[in-house]
Amino acid sequence: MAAKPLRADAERSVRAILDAAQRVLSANPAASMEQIAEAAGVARTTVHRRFANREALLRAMGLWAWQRVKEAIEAARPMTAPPMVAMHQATANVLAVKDSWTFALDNADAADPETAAVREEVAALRDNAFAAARDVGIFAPDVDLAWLARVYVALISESVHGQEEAGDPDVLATRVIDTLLHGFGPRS
Amino acid sequence: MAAKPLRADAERSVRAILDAAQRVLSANPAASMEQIAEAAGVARTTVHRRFANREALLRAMGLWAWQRVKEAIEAARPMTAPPMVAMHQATANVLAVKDSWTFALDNADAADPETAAVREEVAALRDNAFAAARDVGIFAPDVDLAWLARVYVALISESVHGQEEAGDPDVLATRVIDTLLHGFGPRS
DNA sequence: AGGGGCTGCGACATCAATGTAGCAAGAAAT
DNA sequence: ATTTCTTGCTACATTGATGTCGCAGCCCCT
Repeated sequence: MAAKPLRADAERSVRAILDAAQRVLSANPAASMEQIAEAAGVARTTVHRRFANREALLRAMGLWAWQRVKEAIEAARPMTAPPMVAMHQATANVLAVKDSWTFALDNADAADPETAAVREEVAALRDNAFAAARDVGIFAPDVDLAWLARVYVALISESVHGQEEAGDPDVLATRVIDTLLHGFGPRS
Repeated sequence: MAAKPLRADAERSVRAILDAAQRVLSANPAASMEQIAEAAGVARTTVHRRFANREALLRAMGLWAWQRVKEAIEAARPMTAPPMVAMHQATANVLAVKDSWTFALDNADAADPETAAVREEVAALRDNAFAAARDVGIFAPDVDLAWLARVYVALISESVHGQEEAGDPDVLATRVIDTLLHGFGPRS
C-alpha cells in the first residue's frame, strides 16, 4: 500500500503525527487535529496534507499499531519455539507494544479492510499458538479456546493500564500466563 | 443531592434522556446532543434544560450507572450470605447491569466526587468480599488481592461484550468465577 | 548545484454543535 | 379549578473544528 515512496522529511512528519496522535488522543479522545499537530511539532495544515481527515488518521494509526503487534508476536517465533517459551516471549513483546499504543489498538477502525486483515493474522497466530499449547498439555484438553483467547487479551489490556510503575514486561508476562493457567484458587 | 424534587413528567424526561444517551453513545461516542434528544423522544432544548451541557449529562449517566452497580452488589447480601454464594449472585447481578450500562460505567468522570464516592463503595464491597473469600479458603492465602480485583473486573467486562446471544447471567457468572479460580490449565 | 517536493503561515469558507431565550400549549399537583 | 411547572418550537448567537489555497522558503535527492 506504500503507493508513493515519501521523501525522508515527509516520512518523518507522518511518524511524528502518528506518535503525537497516540499520545494526545489517549489523554483526550476528543482532541482536535490542531492539538495533535501541535504535539507533533508540525503545522495543522501539514496534518491535513498527510491525512485527509480525522478518520484517515485514525485508520492509519490503527493499521500501524496492529502491524507492530504482529511483528511483536512473530519475533517470538511462535511456530518453531517451544510453546511455553513462545507464549511468554510473545506476551512480553506484545505488552511492550500495547503499552504505548493502547489507544490506537483499542480504537482501530473495524471497518477498514487493511487493518482487519492484520488483525486476523494476529488472531490466527494467537489461536494457533493456543491450540498447540493445548495439544502439549499446557492447557486442559477440553479448554474453550474462544473464551481463553478473550480472557488472554483482557489480561494483557489489564496488565498495561493504570500502571504507575512501568513494570518489567517479563514480570508482567509471567503474571499474565500464571493467572491464565491457574487462576487465583489454592494450588491443591 | 436530590435538591429539587422534580415533577413526575420531568423525572420521566430525565430517565428517558439517560437511557437514550447510554444507547446512542455506546453506538457512537461522538454522537451529538441532538441525536440523544431524538432517541429519547424529547426536544433538544429539553436535554439542555435538564443537563446544562454534555459534561453534566455524562456525569449524571456515570453516577446513575454506578449506583445501580452498587445496588446490584448489595442485593447479593455480600456481608451475610456465604462467600461463594454471594460472589456468584453479585457477579450475576452486576453482569446484568454492566450489560446495559457499559458505556456509562466505562466513561464515568473520575473527577466527579459524587461518582467517585459510589465507585469507592463498590470497590470496598468487592474487596471485602474477596478478603473474606480468601480467609475461607476459596482463594489462595497469599493471593494478590489488587491483581485479583483487576482481573475480576476485566473478566466481567469481557463477559459482556461481543456477545451476540444475550447469555444467561448465571451461566456467565459461573464461567467468570470458574476462570477466576482455576484458569485454563489442566486440573491436576 | 539545481529541480522539485515539503513545510509553515496566513487567510478563507463552511459546517455542526452548543447554548440561550421567549412563548403558547399541555400536564401535574394542590 | 387554578396555579405552577414542563415541554416543544422557533429563532438566534457563538464557538470551535474542518478542510482548502497559495506562496515564500527550506530541505532532499541526485
